[in-house]
Amino acid sequence: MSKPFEFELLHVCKQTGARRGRLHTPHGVIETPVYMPVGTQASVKTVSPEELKALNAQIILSNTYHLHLRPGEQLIADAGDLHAFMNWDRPILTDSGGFQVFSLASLRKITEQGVTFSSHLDGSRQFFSPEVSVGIQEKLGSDIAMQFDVCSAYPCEYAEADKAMRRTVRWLTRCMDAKTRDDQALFGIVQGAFYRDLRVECARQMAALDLPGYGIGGLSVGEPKEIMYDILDALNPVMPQEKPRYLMGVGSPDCLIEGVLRGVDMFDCVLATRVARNGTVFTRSGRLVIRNAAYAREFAPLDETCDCYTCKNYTRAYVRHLLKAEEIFGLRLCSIHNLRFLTKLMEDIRSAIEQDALRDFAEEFYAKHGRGNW
RNA sequence: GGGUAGGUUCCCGAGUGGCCAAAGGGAGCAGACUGUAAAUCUGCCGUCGCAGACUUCGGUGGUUCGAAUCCACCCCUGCCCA
Repeated sequence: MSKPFEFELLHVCKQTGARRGRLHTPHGVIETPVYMPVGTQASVKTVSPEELKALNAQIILSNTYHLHLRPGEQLIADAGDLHAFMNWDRPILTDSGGFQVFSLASLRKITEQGVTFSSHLDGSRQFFSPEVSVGIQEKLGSDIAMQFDVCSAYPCEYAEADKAMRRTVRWLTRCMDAKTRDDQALFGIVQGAFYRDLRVECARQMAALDLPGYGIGGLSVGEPKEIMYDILDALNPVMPQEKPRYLMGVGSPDCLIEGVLRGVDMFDCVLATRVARNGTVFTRSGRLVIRNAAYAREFAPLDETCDCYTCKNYTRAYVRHLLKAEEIFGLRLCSIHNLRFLTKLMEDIRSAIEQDALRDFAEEFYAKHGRGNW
């Protein structure tokens, strides 16, 4: 019998070493490299599952911490599972709550046992640990569960990064011990902040645990892109070749390309949808703040070359009007467009890898879209 | 015609002698956003500018060291009465 989470490495780009793969899950196959839209609270903000399918989203991410607080994992389990609850029958990856250890830093306290949070919703005391996180994720029934980790900030002292990395490794083994379901994959998360040696050591230790996939966490937390790329360069040769690598929380179109060039297979990021709700869209000429006055009378699509629902049916002038008038439809149109921009980008990246031409693709992309414009 | 309440910077609206280029909203303009405490947040918003200077609070003329604020007259608007 084939393993439920088999990862096939289909091809490696001869020009760049970038990877073209296929990840099997209980809810279907994921062609990699892949970008995963983020639906923190069991919803990709403003976009329906049907619309996500139409723009070729293969898998989405949701969040353990947020769903635990509301509506609670038991309610979701009673609905069947997260797929049934939100009417999404494709794969789901759940983040463990580890990122909230970072983003809700002012509301939490970390010990070896776990993390105590003050709920951002009502202030109530919440305890998260590797065991708690795995338990919740199993109830949610996601296809891929992430380990509960310690994500450090930028900048970060070596000693602190070292401590967070080692704790993350210990917590990974606790997650593995707590795990009871075979139909859910558990990914470790490589930490180590911005120290190559810590990152490499972490990756080696985790590789030895033979997990079905590995996240790379703690990047894109405010550091210059070159620093992130440097860490990815360090990790590329030491991450297991036969396992998917997931760069967490990235990113922008340029970071997706640069990540794939450095051996990354999976990405997720709120940028596309958040920026969309705030009036910015991705286009062939880079990021465009479409709510700006300059576009008030442009009766052309957001991006002439885009095949998304928004670009096929609506103009910049109309989208800008909706945003200025605070019409919800405007947020939806921008979100759909930005998501499609990224899923299309990944489609193009996949085919460039198959043709051993990802370097050419990247150069062409930067020539067309600009390099530092994202 | 009589009475009454008012006219403030794009709009609404505070301010009733100096701490006022004038509170607070709104609108407008711009920027930020990368495992979502985000349909959020930040900045600008009379003119020129580094400091600083200059012109504004219906109009005109006064009082005062000093007026958006006090006085006189005029213009305009809402409401009530004839």
